[in-house]
Amino acid sequence: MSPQLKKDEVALASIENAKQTIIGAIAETMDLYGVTPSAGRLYGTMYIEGEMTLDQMKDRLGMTKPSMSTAVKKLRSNGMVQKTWEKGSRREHFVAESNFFKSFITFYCKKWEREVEMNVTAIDDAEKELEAIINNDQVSRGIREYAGNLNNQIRESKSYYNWLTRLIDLIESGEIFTYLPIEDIEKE
Amino acid sequence: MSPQLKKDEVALASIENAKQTIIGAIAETMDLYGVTPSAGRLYGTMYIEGEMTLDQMKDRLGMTKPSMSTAVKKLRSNGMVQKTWEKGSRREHFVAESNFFKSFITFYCKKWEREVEMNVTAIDDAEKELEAIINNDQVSRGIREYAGNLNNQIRESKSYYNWLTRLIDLIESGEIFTYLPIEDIEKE
DNA sequence: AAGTTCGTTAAATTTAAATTTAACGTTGAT
DNA sequence: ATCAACGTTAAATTTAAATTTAACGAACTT
Repeated sequence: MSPQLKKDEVALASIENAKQTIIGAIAETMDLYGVTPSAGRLYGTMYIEGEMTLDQMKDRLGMTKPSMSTAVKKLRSNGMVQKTWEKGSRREHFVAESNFFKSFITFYCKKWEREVEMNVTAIDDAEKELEAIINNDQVSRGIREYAGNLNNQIRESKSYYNWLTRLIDLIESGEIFTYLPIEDIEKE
Repeated sequence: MSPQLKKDEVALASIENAKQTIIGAIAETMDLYGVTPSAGRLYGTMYIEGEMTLDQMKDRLGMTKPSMSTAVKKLRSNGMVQKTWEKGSRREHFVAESNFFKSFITFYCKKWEREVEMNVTAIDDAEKELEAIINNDQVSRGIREYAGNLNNQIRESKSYYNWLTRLIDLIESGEIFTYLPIEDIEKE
């Protein structure tokens, strides 16, 4: 082998190593986004490699096609991967959302919305039930007081869910970026 | 049974039902905080019942003590539960963090800090490796260009991690509350 | 010091999640 | 129309996580 080819081969191995460093870090922090490590590795791979088909994924990760199919489904449901079309190809192509700001906004807002919705509904239901007891003078005083205390405790959390709702708005609307602008990172 | 006792019994059952509504909602949204549903149910229970011992937990949830012990450990590592001391009792008591703002801040900031730290480290490592190739004139031009493009792609995400770091500061310092004040929810 | 109580760790079991193999349905090509 | 290429779903298997049973060790009691 010529010295040139040898150098190139070493360089390519080094590039692959750098890629795996990035992919590994992404995969490791992906549990935050509620996906399994292997779905995280897939996302990282697509982020680095760009557009891919299911067959390319299975080759790159050494897994089966059905498992790629389900992992992509999960990542798509989180808005982290999108389907693209490639003219002239019958295969479906998928591409990782490469704008981390978008992923952040979509992911957390969706989750927080669910949190607010579930808990506020539960609070309202519980309040109704407790107030029926509080206002029922056929129930012993001690029990009515207990219901009252519980009701107050539960009601306190409402200001948190109200705040979280406004946080979602702030982030979803992009207004957050007026308080916290995106800074360019210049080459040092 | 006297009519009075009967009414009270019904009221108590209704209170328990209201509690379970709240506990269920908390447990269901707890996956956001990376804990299992049963750890979520435990947190919800402690939130509603206040200070508890391991034995009280196991009785209330119908599980074993070791599993309460490990669940508490997990919740403590997230800052969602704290140990308290009860004078005159040898048993350890635990109490759920009832300030949701505090939980939010502690939890997300910790997670995001880990995300930033892991990825920035990986990016710096990968950058170093890629720059060695880019600056090595013994490597073919095409490969060096490829390394350059990859390096640029990777570098772009730095502004996201920079922004996330500033978001953490904004929240950890409490400055977020000047932009997004906590509103009192008054009784309607 | 022997006996208890309490909490944790370790091993064993159960339960649930992830992955693969196999089979199906659809679409486009010949 | 038949065949091959794709992607998905279903069942079977493997792997990992959660839970329990069992055993240990520290701290207090008598």
